[in-house]
Amino acid sequence: MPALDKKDLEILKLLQQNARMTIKEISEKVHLSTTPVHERIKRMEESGVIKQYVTLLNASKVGKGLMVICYVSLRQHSKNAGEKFIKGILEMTEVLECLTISGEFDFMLKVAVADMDEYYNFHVNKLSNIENVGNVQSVFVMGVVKMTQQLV
Amino acid sequence: MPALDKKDLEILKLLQQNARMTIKEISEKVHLSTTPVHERIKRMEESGVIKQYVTLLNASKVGKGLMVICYVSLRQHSKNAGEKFIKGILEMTEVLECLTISGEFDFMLKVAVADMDEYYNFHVNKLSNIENVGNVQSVFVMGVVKMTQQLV
DNA sequence: AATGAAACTAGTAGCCT
DNA sequence: AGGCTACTAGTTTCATT
Repeated sequence: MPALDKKDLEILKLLQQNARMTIKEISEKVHLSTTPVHERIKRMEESGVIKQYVTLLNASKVGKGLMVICYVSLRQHSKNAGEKFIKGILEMTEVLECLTISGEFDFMLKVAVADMDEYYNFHVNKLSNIENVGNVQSVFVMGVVKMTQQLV
Repeated sequence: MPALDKKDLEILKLLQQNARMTIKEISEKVHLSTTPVHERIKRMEESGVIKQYVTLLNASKVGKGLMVICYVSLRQHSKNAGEKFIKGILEMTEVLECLTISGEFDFMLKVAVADMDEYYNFHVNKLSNIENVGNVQSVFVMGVVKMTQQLV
């Protein structure tokens, strides 16, 4: 995979802001014809630079008004215990993000639910039900100051 | 804004997974013609249910190999101090996310940088340089188990 | 590695049911 | 509110430079 040049980065910048921008519009903005823009995008998709095109929704308008950051430590740190936890997490649609982190806890989750009742149910009946889940700590998101994925 | 029906949710599910899916392809998958699909999408864009179409990149392939979660508390909690902090954060391209949270700290940031040198520079020369920034604690992301925005 | 044109495919709007 | 049709616009490939 060759390095990204200036035009590639310009194209990525535009696509990050609007994944549905047409190739024609991109080509006008970066001062190329449609052919090279089309080829560059295809190349970046194939090389994995472009991971996915996604649509962001307004969380509260689709009934996900509460966001919670949730720290989890496992009781055991065997390979098996970790794998079971990960398998459980991947199946839970409430969990948007799961990161392995340094420090006191093993995992950090970002959880999106409708309200506190639903979060309580998630905590008690789903998360704590996974084998080996030890300490769990919840931090509630009160406001979103910034939320972007714009890497370049 | 009328509530979302089953077809709307089906369309949103598809667009969340692939924002560049054509209206024609969506219409085939949800068993409608292009006209109502086009109208439903337009309506959901206008009502704000659909916030944005974005492209996700492979962070390490665009030179952002290190992700850090960073907790910040302010020394003062006046309206002015908070606004200055937010203004600074919005300008820093390294900061992908900034949430106001419950608990010991005021803000949680998600920061994407190339490497530890760049993070050190961000911490010392950018973040700590904002007036009123008090305690800062960094948690390093060692792995990504799950990372999605799929709300419905 | 880009251009321009040609062939194909999709988006959009009006009209009908 | 959804389908059909016709028109407009975008995508994709190819010959050419």
